[in-house]
Amino acid sequence: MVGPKAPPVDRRRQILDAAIRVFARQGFHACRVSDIANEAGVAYGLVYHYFKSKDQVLNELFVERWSLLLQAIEEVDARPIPGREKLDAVAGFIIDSYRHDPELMQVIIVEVTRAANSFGRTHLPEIRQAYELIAKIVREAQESGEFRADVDPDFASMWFYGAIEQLLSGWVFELIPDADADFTRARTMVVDTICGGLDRDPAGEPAQ
Amino acid sequence: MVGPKAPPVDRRRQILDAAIRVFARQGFHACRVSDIANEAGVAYGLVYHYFKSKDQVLNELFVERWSLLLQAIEEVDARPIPGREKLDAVAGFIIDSYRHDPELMQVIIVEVTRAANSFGRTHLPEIRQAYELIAKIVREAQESGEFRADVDPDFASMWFYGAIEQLLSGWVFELIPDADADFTRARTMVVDTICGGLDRDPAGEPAQ
Amino acid sequence: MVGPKAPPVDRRRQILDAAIRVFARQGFHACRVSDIANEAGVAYGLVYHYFKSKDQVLNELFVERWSLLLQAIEEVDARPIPGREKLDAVAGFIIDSYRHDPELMQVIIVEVTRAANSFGRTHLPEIRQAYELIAKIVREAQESGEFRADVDPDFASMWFYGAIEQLLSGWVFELIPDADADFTRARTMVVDTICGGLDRDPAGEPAQ
Amino acid sequence: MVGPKAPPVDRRRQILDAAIRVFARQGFHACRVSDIANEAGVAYGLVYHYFKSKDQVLNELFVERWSLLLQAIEEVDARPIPGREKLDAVAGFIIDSYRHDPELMQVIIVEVTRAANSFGRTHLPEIRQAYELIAKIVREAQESGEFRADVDPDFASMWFYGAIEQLLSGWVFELIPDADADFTRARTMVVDTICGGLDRDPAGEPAQ
DNA sequence: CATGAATGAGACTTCATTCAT
DNA sequence: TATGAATGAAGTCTCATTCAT
Repeated sequence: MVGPKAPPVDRRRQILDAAIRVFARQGFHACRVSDIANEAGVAYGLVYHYFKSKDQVLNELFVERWSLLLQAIEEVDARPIPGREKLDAVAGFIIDSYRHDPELMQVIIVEVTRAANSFGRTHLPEIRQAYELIAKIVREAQESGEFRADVDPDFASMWFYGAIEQLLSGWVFELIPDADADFTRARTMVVDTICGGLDRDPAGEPAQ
Repeated sequence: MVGPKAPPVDRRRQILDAAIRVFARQGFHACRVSDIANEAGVAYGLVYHYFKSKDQVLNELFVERWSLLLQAIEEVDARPIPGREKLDAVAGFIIDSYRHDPELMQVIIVEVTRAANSFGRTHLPEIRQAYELIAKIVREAQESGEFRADVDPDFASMWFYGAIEQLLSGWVFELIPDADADFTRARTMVVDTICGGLDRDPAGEPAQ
Repeated sequence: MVGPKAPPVDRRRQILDAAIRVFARQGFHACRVSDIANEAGVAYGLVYHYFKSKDQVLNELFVERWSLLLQAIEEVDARPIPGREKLDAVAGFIIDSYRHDPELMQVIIVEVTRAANSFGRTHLPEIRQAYELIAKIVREAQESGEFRADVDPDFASMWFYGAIEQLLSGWVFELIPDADADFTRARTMVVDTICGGLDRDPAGEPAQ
Repeated sequence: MVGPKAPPVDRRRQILDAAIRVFARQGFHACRVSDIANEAGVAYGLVYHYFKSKDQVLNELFVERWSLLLQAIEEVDARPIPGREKLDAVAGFIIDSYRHDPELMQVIIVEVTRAANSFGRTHLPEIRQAYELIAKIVREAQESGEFRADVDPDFASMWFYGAIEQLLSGWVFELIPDADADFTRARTMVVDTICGGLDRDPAGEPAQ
């Protein structure tokens, strides 16, 4: 009787993971396909066995991760909690993503989300989806009277997301400290800052 | 009577202006030097007569414009007005820059400010300077009791700038409308939103 | 029955050999990398697969051959024979090299050894080594009393090598005949000429 | 009364002299026409006012100097002196040329005489002329019984000239010392060495 | 599945030369 | 004479992708 073969190494995953490291280190454009292969410890052409092109590797990484984000936002939005807590959960999700996998998030942001002229353009629809989901959270909170109504939810969404993305960029490029404590602080502060202004309640307890 | 000679065409400027259009249209990496030359209506090699490399053309555009921004922020900070009005003036300056020269601002943001892996890296010091100047405005307003003190000025600066940059990105990629009225609205809203949260005054009159 | 696989073509060698022909025919500067590729019957980029640059191709050719020369001189010097016979053997080695591979030797001499402003400069150390090995032969023959002592060995070496190089140049540029018989004659004559003067000829009034 | 205008600066000469320095310093191929113009302190295009091309500048320098050499050899050959003294005079002329104008001689040798693939090819006829004049000196000395007859005068000429050129190369590339005393020594030694062997040395056993 | 040799289009940059002033 | 802006051909090198084994 022949036992089942040991599960074969997941080459595909191996290459994707290597790509994350290489993209984070050298940038998508500055790295060669061979760099990815070397990092993964596989032969040149194998990358093309699993992926159609260099672009597709990055696409895959982005889509894989971004769909998690979209899912998370939707899930958060479905909860019966105030808008402010929803935004806090979203910020938490993004910041934790960075905390747990800074290289992947760096790649997502630097090479796709902020690379408007190349991949950003391609993935604009998915990126826009995130904005819209956030805008929806804001709009609902406005309708429920929790948030003030004189700020366009689409703009607000942009600011909220922009603030968080800038935060991550700041960490990536070491413009601001990223000790472990900073992650929690940042999350609290960004929501406080944005919502302090979004809250309709003037007498609100923005921070403290 | 012989009139004064017509001022010679400023080829350098001519090439820079053409580069703005080409970079905005095709992106820095996707365009060739010959595209710039063609757009400017000059010969290939003339670009290299005035600039050392394709890179230097973009650098020149960025530095030229960014120094204006830094200057503007400093000038604003020197005025004897509340922090909130300072931020409003800064937001106004950036948004007006976009309004008057959207192609140049698109290039600055897309190709430099957000292109952290290429030019952004090179110009990090200058970019950081802007953050620091904004942080200074926030810090002073905190010290004067105008802004609440529990938000780190460096983070706040990042959010403020990030929100505005995201706004411009939204316009560039047509995620949000950019009719003329929107510029003014956006300016008011972004400052309201950010400051509503930064204001110490809980009873404050955030908007209207 | 399955025969053994034919040994794979040595592309690297194939390119090097093509380069010899092209460099000899057109000169290093006047030829393009594509000329080499065409001559070798391979694709453009393959040259860059095996060599870092056009320069490196020439370097490789030079080093490969020059090390043989250095080795040969050292080997000759180790033999227990008179200095005159050593020089004869060295001259013989160089002339035979030309006889058997005139194109390669032409490249070595024209593009490196005599191209003092480009590759000659780079390979000065190796070239100097040859001079020094020859000077050593002369010095030892002087010390043993075989050669007269009033000629500086370093100068003598230069003359000996210079005479031979000029000879090869003469052949390359068809200033002198290079029928098969001439090779042997030339070898005898050059050694006779140089050594007739270096020999401590008793009756001679060389430097009176 | 208007005095005669001061003789205008000889721009042509000025450019030629600058070219010598630049060619010697950077090499013909590695320098740009603008380098010559800068060194001469004149405008870019003026070089083209006086010379048809960059090549022609070097040609001019070569021809100017080489004709002096040919003239000198002819003049020496006409003197009623032994062949050995003629060769000594020729060696003296060349070495003195280097002593008095090392940069020019370096250019002549490095960029023309030894650059067989570019300018050497063009000037082969003139270069060959020098060889032939020297060969003539040797042939006459053989016919008069001063030199032994078993060495081909054409080959001997090549060796004589080759030895001297190698000497100058040695100085140019600092392979051998070139203090002032060395010039005289070298001249004596090279003639001694070559003629010691060319002399019909009675006791010599030239080719046994 | 795996390898890495082979392909070739395409971009930047250089610089000799021309030309209008 | 003198200037230096303007021209554009030409060449090196890179690297994503293909393919034979």
